[in-house]
Amino acid sequence: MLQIYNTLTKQKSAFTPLKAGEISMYVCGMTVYDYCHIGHARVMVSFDVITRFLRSQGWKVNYVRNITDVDDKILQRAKQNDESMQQLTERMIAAMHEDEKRLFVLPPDQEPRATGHIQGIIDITQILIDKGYAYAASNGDVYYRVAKFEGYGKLTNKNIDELRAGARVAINDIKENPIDFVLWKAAREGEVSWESPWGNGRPGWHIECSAMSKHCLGDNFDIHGGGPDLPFPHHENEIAQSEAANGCAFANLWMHAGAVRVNSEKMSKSLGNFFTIRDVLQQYNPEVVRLFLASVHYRSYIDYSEASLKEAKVKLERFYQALRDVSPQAAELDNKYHSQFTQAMNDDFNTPKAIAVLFELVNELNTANRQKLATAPALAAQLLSLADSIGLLQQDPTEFLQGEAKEGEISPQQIEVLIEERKVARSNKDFAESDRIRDALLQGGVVLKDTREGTSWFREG
RNA sequence: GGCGCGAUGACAGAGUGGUUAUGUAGCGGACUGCAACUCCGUCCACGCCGGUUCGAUUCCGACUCGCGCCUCCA
Repeated sequence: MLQIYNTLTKQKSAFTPLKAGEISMYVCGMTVYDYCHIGHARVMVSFDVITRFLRSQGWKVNYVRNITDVDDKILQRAKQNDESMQQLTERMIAAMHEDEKRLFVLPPDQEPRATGHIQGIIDITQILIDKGYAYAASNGDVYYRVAKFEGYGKLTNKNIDELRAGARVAINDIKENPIDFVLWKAAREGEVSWESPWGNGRPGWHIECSAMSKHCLGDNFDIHGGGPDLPFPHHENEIAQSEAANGCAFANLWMHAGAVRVNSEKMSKSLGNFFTIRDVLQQYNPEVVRLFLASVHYRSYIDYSEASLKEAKVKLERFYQALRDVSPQAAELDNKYHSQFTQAMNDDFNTPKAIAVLFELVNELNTANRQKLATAPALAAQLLSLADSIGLLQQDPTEFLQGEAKEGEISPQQIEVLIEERKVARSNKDFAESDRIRDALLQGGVVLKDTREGTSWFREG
């Protein structure tokens, strides 16, 4: 039975889809004004793991993740770079797709862009005005009348009076109430804009998601997800917009990934302590990053550090070492791993526990390999199949372990030559020479492994 | 101040009302010419104080400490 934690109810409960066997899911994606960082990677990978696993269980998942391609930051950055908004966003979207692909993140089923849904945004805004939930201000902006929406704050336990009292919102005489937020922004000189009943302008930040989710999934859908800083105000505002406009419940279940920290401090754009995905991938195999992210439950914070990345690398080496010496062959197996793995994942996507099960499986596989048991190929196939359901271990073991020679590193051909020389030395019992060669390779990060069948090697991080 | 989350062995990180998490590191063995890989064994634990209970790391309450959101940020 699938159980998921719901931010709205603050508890884990059995998942019930709107349509049997199907799941409609909307996840807030990137605002494309810069390269994606590890925080983005966490959201991408978390929901990728979730989607893959659900599909492996037979769920039909319709996964939508939007792109925000018009907003203040984008306009500002484009101006700084002296390029058009479109040039900037196209460039960043291409980069994002590249990053995702490298991280083995499958594309969502639909990837709507805000600029492609301006009419939908205008339509919702008009409905909200008609129903009294929004008003056009004197300057051409349109605002949401927060106090009018009864359920405001239900996702994050806010109440309107306290929000107003603590209002760190800029005083603005144009608004009826400081906590009202903008649905439509009047065009400013030289900025991109679209025609609307309230004059030329562009969408506010929250309204696009109401429009795109409605278009792709309808008024009411199963799951809405996003990053740790989105519940307030973004998702709270989405609820206010969509439920007021549509007159029905919005998302049934809300999922939020935890934060990525660096040195125990939240990683964020404003603190400037972020690492981009491409930076990290210069140093680590993409799957290392994936395993690092999956090593912690998706709702907990995760600490980014050299040590934790290295640890993920060592873990992967253990997996691939086990897989290198056997040819997987699927066969019936009567063991506990499949059910334990599935149970862990069905329990709010407990990847750390699921991965622990994989390690137990590896242990049995290694023993089977050592003892040349007939079960080894089946165990290997089982490991691959379970790992595949969360997007892990799909690389060729030897390729993973040997890696690509980086700048200045010794090539596979050179390594093979040295291994051959060492073999000769060993057969002559010239262990001094043999050890010299091994030490020299180790200096270059290459570790040798002698087996009855011969010597293999891998690169050490 | 409001809302919410967390505190597990050397480190990372799951989980459970009474029984081994898991990975890395350490220690002792096996394998090896010696190593590496691998296997076997093993040390180290549940912030603090009360309560409930036959029994609590696990449930309840207080406390201490840490963190997130409340403002653009995944």
